[in-house]
Amino acid sequence: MCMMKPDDLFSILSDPTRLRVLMLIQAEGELCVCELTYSLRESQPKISRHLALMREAGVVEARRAGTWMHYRIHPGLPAWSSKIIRQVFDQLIGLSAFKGDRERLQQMNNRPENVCA
Amino acid sequence: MCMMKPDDLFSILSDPTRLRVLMLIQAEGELCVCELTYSLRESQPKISRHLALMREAGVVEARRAGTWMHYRIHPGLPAWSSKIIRQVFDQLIGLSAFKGDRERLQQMNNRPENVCA
DNA sequence: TACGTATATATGGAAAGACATATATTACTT
DNA sequence: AAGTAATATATGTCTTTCCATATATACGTA
Repeated sequence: MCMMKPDDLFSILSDPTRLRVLMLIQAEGELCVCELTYSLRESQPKISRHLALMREAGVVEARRAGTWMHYRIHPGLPAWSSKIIRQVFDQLIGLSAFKGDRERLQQMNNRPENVCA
Repeated sequence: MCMMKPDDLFSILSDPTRLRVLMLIQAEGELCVCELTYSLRESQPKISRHLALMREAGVVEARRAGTWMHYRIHPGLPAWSSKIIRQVFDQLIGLSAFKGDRERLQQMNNRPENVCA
């Protein structure tokens, strides 16, 4: 299906917005566009474009639930890349740069239910 | 000294040549430009340019020994980034894409002594 | 059902900037 | 001078971002 090279994965991680998105998804399991837009305080088209890039690269997977599109780490990733993503998360979770995003997400009030259909 | 952001590290890793260089340096501890040029079969200016980028980013450090310039992972890297580099290496070492570089290095005959001065 | 409207997300097009590579040249060391 | 490495320049290609608009679903009303 998708033959991702290691440098392609790092291209995905090399943009601050994509990295924040991915770390937040890794923390939460699954998030929709509106949650990401809210938590990162970035424009909807910007978030959507970066998600499209990550989806085309096979790093994330999208699931529609009504109006909302939920994104998660692609479960079919090769072992080396999902491990790298987890290990990167473990190293970066402590950095203050990503703390604000997680805090804003917790404070969001109109979050859609992300229970699976 | 150097305030590298996570995405800056991944920008470094996002180029195939730089990734091969870094993985080979991580495997060997220290390598000079001619060893990298030989192992990767890439032009000297190309290798040199990428090394300069990595040096400016603070990811590698250069040491002159006579005519040769030896490069190694910068020992002053923040913990999160040196750990990520090591973990990336652990995941990628098995991939065939990097095997050829290591093999060619072993077969190189005129390698300069990389004993420290 | 059909219609209109609101919300959520995706995409087209364009401008600006960053990046990678090749060739040619220069600098440094012995 | 010979060997090694760094830099300058030009060029082509990607990338990021913005604005505007398109699409998809949901909801209400008739």
